[in-house]
Amino acid sequence: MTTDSEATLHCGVNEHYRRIWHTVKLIPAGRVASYGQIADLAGLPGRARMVGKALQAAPKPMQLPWHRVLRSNGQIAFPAGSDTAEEQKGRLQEEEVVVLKNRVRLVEYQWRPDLAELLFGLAF
DNA sequence: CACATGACATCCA
DNA sequence: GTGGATGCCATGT
Repeated sequence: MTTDSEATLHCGVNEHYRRIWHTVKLIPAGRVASYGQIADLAGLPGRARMVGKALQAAPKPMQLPWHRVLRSNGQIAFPAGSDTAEEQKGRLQEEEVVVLKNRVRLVEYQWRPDLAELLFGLAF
């Protein structure tokens, strides 16, 4: 194992995924964040797609609050009516987040972390 | 190596 | 509101 697989392992995706997962864990119950927002907070501006990959690759036992991550317009990223979308809607409603037409009102529910929150969360 | 696909975002018509 | 073009980049064929 010489070249890229090792390099990729060292400085690459795994490290990014770790940071993404960590950031998602910081979203408080009852609030939501967008993929792009998570990417930014994780130090990966412009890489919203990687957030999707990271969540997809996230081991289930990790218990990530993936349901709090939405599109930049507040929509659930899965096709309306799909099992996954329904589960996400259910989990959000458990947290008093209103979901209508597969979508959440970001003006009401989007997470807006203050500085102290970020310092505490990301300092690890 | 080239190409397609995707739990996305932004800009513009 | 819709839809297309572009940027982004890991993964799989």
